[in-house]
Amino acid sequence: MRQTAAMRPEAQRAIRVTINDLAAALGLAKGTVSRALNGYPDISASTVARVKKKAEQMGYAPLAHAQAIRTGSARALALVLHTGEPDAQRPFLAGFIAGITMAASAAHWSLSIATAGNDIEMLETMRRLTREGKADGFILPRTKTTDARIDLCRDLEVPFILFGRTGDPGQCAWFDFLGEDAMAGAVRHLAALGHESIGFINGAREFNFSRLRAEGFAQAMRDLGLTLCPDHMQQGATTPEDGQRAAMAILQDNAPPTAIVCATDHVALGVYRAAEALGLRIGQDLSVLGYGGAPEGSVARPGLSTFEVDNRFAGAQLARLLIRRIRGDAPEDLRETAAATLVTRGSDGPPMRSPEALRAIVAQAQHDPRRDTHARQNIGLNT
Amino acid sequence: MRQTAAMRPEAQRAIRVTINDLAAALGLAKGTVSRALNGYPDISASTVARVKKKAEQMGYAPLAHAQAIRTGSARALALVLHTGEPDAQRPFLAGFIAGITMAASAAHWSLSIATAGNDIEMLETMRRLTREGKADGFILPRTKTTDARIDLCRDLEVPFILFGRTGDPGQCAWFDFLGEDAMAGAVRHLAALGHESIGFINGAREFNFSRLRAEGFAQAMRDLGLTLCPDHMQQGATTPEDGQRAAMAILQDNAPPTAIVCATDHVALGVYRAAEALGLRIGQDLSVLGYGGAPEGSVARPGLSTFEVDNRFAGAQLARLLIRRIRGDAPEDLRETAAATLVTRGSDGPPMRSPEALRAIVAQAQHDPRRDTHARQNIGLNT
DNA sequence: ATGAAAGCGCTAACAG
DNA sequence: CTGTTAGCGCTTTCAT
Repeated sequence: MRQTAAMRPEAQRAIRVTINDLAAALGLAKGTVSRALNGYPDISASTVARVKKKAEQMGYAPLAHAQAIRTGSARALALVLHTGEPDAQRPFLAGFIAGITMAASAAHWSLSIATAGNDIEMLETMRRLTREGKADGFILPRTKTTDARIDLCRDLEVPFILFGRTGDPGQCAWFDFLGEDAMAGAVRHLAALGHESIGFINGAREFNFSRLRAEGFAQAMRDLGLTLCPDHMQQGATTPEDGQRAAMAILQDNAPPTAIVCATDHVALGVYRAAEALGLRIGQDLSVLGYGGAPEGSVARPGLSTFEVDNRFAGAQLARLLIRRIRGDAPEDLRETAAATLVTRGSDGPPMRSPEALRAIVAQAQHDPRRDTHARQNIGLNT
Repeated sequence: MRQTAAMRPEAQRAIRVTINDLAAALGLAKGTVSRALNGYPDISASTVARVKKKAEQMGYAPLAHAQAIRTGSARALALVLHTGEPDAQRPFLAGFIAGITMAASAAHWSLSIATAGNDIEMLETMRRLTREGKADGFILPRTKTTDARIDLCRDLEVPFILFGRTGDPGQCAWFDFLGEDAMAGAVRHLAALGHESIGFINGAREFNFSRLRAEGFAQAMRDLGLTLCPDHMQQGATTPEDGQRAAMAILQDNAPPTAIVCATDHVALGVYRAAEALGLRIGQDLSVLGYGGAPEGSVARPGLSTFEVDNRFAGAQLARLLIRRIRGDAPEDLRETAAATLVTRGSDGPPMRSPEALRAIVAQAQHDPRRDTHARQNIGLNT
């Protein structure tokens, strides 16, 4: 004889309420109950109401796997994170995940997270999640210009959405912030303050956003009739250490720029350190503009004027778009953009030194490295 | 007639290889295949080998839901994060998640993540995940002294493991770093450097770790025969802003301490800002020791000497322990601890000023707030 | 040591 | 409109 929760109240009450129990309690067929709950149009409104009420009352919730096995969808998004990379994604993560899960759970979906140490592991993990049916679709952050994950998803015929555009403009669904507009805005902002010589430190080349941001920067410079000295441009910076090296190189030029724009915000911290080492005061001798997603008040870059992006919003949009893609009620080339907004926190200001004056300061600092008390006291500038 | 992948090679190859396909290809019953794959002892070694090889070759992986529906376990851990809280968990998250997923996937388990904006939502979400069968067990970070999540899990009869001890020492499985030992170590370290007057800024009271750390600090002070002036002790600091306020209060005492120990690392950043505002040099006029999980090189607190914890390791341990609990091959009171290790980065040093001298500096700074160039240049000290 | 068959909880044809 | 029936892919008795 079948065992149901109703039939053996002596057993632990943690036994699940099934659709059978619900149907029995209502005197309906379980098929009817199922359809009532899933909004099929062929069930009378009164029955639907009755079923829903009883379900609520009995605390019934369909078992996700049982649904999945029939429908083929587990209602689960998946996100596979890199662990090997420098900690660039650290501040980014919390808000991003919150955004995804909030949008997902609003649609009764869930998020499955995995990690991979390298690219091969990444693909293996994605393959495994797909095979095991744990993922109905993938959110792919940090899109690369040519991204193997895209090919894999196509091969596996599993839906995906990119956070960031890829190099190939082909049929891809994506969401992205307009980093190129932000970089152009940075240039315009600095130019409006009076800067004429502006440096640029770009991110790692493999990411497409680096290309876009560099283009945005260059385009704005051209539009404003400013020339970018090749010595004031650095590529491939990811960590603060990279940023420090890049800034050192730029600032030790014969005619250093009065402002530096950074394509990522970690890098800007390195610029701070370099400026410190060279005796330059941020916001006065040198203006610095960053770009990034760490929220207001983050300890990651206090005092740094940046173009802000809302990663929680990004996560939410990505989840929504991906769910639409999985359901099939959205085109393959679904795409959406959002803007970064400038938040001024004091690292920018009008130029106060001529290139010659800057050069003199730097030259002096190099000969007479500042080891005074104030320098020592600075956070993170003397590592 | 049944349709199998083998029977219609013309269909899209993305059709899953099922255990039926595998059994058919082997000329075995699917039950036999299942048992061979799951290590039942009643299958001949040769058959097991044959089945495994073929499975590999055909790319068969059991559908997680189909297994779940029979076995009752989805092989999924769950983690529900707070989004409402101050960003204290931000740097903590990436490594923690990586640890969990690595240990989980090594055991062929996965991690489902959800978020909740407040405590009620948290419990609702956990209830939902359990009901829907999406969670076989919960990892509960940031244990509170009395924690509603624990009661819920008990009520739902769903396994859980705590990251951190709870106030009630009852039957709970947990993993924790010995924050009390770290705080005691901080006191001993500073005492060894020559400090006799040491302040303490504690975290939010609702978290049990705050209680433990305060105890560890106080105990070590007693053991060393040092007295903690009540004015040098602050409670309930979570953010850098809290830390700044707390440090301001402590440092404006008539006889300021020569060192301050912080129960959390965000708080230490606030201490930096306060010291700056009061004209005190970190590592010289004032020693500061933090405690936290952000890894070496993090931008969150460069130059800050801290007791480090490895959140990736914590995540991995928690996942392993929870899986054992779910499987039932571990006692209810399974527990494990790890130590935090002191990493010196320059914010600590021998005391260089008498309390009187400190007081004089602070007094002067208060009358003549330093707005000099060096102060402006400091990162995050002038927000 | 293996095969046959039942059934987990659910959805989706198909009848009526 | 609702009931009946047949599985989804897998594990797990129970025979043999």
